[in-house]
Amino acid sequence: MADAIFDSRVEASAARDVTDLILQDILAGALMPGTWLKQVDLERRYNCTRPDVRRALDRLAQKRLVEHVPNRGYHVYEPDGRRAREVSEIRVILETAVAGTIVQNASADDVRALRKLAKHFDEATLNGTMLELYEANLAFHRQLLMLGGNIELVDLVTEIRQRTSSAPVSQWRTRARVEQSGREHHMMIDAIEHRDGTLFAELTRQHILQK
Amino acid sequence: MADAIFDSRVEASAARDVTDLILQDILAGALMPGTWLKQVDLERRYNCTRPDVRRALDRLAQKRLVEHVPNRGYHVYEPDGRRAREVSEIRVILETAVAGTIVQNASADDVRALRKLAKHFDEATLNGTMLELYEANLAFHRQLLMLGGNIELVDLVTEIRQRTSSAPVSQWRTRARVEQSGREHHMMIDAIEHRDGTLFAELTRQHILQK
DNA sequence: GTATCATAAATTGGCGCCAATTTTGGATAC
DNA sequence: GTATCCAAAATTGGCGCCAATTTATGATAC
Repeated sequence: MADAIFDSRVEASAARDVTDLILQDILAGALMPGTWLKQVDLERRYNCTRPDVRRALDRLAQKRLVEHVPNRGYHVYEPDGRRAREVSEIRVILETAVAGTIVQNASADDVRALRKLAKHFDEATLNGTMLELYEANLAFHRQLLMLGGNIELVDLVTEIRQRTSSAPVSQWRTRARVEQSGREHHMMIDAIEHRDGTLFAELTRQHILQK
Repeated sequence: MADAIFDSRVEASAARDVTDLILQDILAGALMPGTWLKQVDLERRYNCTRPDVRRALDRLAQKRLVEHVPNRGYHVYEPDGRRAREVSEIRVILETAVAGTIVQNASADDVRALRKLAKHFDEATLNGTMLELYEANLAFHRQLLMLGGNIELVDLVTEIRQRTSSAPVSQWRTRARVEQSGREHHMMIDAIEHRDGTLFAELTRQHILQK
């Protein structure tokens, strides 16, 4: 009864941070929006202590991935259309702003590295979990932004990405859309190879807004 | 001995969040970079319990305002030149990106409100604490960004502002520089009144980079 | 006089209990 | 049959103790 919302137990080492584990489960869709995260359940599922759980929940609440209701507990945020739109807008601003620098800085090695990560994403599309797909996508975009030369910006975009990912379903609604994303990655790399900053920026914009 | 680093005790209600109190003291310069934040001291200074202190320290560590060294404790981050530069760059990107929208959206009432906040900042320049100055400045920039229509962006900028503020001294080195900031605020408002988006964006850029 | 080591003090950090609040379930009245 | 109220179970959340580690202190040897 207590484990009702968890069907698959994972043998997790207490060493690895609980916050990341819960985060991953939210991103992967294992913990649906609206779900109440009961402390006893989390304690058992991630094989950790009560303070560990509470620290993790507090961190996730700070990141606004879960909401804390006093004396009621923590629950996964419902997807917020406005917020998702605004975060996308911010991503467009930040990622297109460094598009020029990226195109300038990218060496042949960088392009090869990007190609490899894009392929990883494609493979995850075929036979991978939702989480693997998410992480492959993240790795590609991080590597891309890294060429912008602003490390803080890389971390910032990585961070705000998580803010709307409480709705992984609405993000990648269909398999067709995911495959389209994969193709867009390669188109973006092509634009970098041809040193076409304007095209790369426009592709980035469309890729984020998914139009 | 235990209260060595704190010369002025403040009678703080336990209700108000300890995290904000510590944050304010760091921003105001009361807690200098490098200072080790001993849990017993904080406990006494903010008149709160041990778990309160630890939660606050964990949150500040997440925000990268303090660093956590296992079995050693938490200390205020040393100012990081590279990071400060990168954060400024990000702020320029974000705030100039919505400059056009701000100029378009600003009504006569909005301009009046901005003028009032700019005056508040000027007053704080004359006779106000470092913290009051910081908050007056923050209020002005928040009101400004609000006109951009992207609430998430307002919160994001407010958040990343805190990331480099562990060196409040290096930010506003001289009184002359602070007074210059006050004048720039009014120049920015003037640009908005004249609906000159390009000028407003450029003023914003210079204001952030402080050149 | 200085370096080294052992011992004591201080500090962090893990863990668990118990009170306060909320939710659930059932009994009773209408 | 339905609504209301009361009691029991469950859940959150505040608080403090104690072990592990680190730092400071002082004694001893060279």
